[in-house]
Amino acid sequence: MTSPEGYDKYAFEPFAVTVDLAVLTLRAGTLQVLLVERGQEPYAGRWALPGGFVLPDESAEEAAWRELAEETGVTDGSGLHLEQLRTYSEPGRDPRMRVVTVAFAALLPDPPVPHGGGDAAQAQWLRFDAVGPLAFDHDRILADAHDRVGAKLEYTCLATAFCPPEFTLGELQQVYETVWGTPLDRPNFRRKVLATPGFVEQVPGAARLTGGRGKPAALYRAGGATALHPPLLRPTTEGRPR
Amino acid sequence: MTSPEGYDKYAFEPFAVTVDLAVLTLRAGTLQVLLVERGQEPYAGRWALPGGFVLPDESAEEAAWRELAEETGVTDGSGLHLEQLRTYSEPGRDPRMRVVTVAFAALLPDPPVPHGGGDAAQAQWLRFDAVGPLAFDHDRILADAHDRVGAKLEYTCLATAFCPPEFTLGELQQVYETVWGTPLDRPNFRRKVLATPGFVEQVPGAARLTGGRGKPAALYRAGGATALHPPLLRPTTEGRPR
DNA sequence: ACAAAAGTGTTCTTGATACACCCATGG
DNA sequence: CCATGGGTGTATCAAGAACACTTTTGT
Repeated sequence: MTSPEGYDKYAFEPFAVTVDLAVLTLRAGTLQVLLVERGQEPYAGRWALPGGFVLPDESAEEAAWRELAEETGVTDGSGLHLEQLRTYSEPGRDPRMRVVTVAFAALLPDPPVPHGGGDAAQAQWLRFDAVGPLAFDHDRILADAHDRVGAKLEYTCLATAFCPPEFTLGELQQVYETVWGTPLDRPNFRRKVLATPGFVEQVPGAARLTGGRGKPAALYRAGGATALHPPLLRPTTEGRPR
Repeated sequence: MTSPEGYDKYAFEPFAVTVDLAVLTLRAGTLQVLLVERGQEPYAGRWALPGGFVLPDESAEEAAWRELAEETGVTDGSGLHLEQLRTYSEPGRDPRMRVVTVAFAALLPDPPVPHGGGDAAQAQWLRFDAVGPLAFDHDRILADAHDRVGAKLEYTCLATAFCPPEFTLGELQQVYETVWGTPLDRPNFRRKVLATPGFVEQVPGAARLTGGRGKPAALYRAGGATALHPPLLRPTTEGRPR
């Protein structure tokens, strides 16, 4: 231990511990992020990731769920995906004081209440590719969230977290194409998904029209599986970093 | 923000922020962990992961490097792998006060100084499969570190972090076999590694005897690549969790 | 009839698997 | 000359990529 004299609660300048959320969804065929506009300095007027303090009696995970509910209005977390990304702790990341933030990525299906004002600023959905410079180090957090989600689509069943309870394979494919930014071959995607036991299960008689025209598509639900074996690798962009 | 009145440094019970390190190495064909014996309550006499406070002017990463140097005596971090795992923040994880810890995994090649006492307790290498119940939630942190490392061997060049600067393909294969706990086919492993550009590069004329007997093995260095495409998947343990 | 979207089938190529076999060294 | 570990070759099989083609709907 660095502090041989033991734990003195006030031995150090206090650290604030917060959570920041990269809440992602797919709307109108684009990847969108939930952002709040800052009302005060620093970074007044800039967009920022929603977040807040971890309260004395809760874990970072509990704080993240709470913030997610406050910001989006979701009440029932089932089917929702919330995952810890990493912790950002550079001393200068908030000019006011030492703030260590535990970042989370949250994935929601399409219309998760456009924006519900839990407190302070109003939350808004913005297109992922059109977010200007964000407050603090939130650009980096958001980029890390995107990287992580893109990578996890390859070897987990995470994509269903972007879909409503019942979805078509075309919609599932759009998740991959939108997050990765590459088109996929429909027949091969279909086979791959159906060949993975527990990825999706068909809703017996159901079908739905998608683009207005065209053959109605069969509906599927997320299956019980979480991992994908073998993985669904994205088209060979050689030397992709992790 | 949960605190509309702004940032008051002392608005909350202070959080302590620490780092904990799961330092792994391969010695004598087994996976080993660096642990320290606790001298005081709580968990006096128990083994624990090395760690310590994040100081007011350093990031968690800097604190982790500092602790690693103090605990192992390594001075030159080049070639060493240190990676943030995740943050553990359950309110009750330390009975004395609220401690949020950022956990790291560190990978070292074989003999990184058996144990150098930076401070407090003496550090010791213990076999990974023989660690009894650790202090705090360190069992879980260590298990998470093992999972993460095992998974990253599949799709990154991480394995070389366990090897000295020059190593044989047999040694590299042992890394995989020891961490995964499964034997691999030597010819196929060899081809796979050599077919991945930038994974390893041969040291021109060099060769070394390994088991005393047998043909001397060619030596390799870690290449510049970090990702593995396509991945080197471990033998199909169906439905492996992530 | 045509466009659009779902769904099926087929071929070709690549990579993984499971071996058999040869090479160099120490005892 | 045999055991031991490094290194090569090869046949077989499963998975991925590419693309032609059929089906069902709306206009």
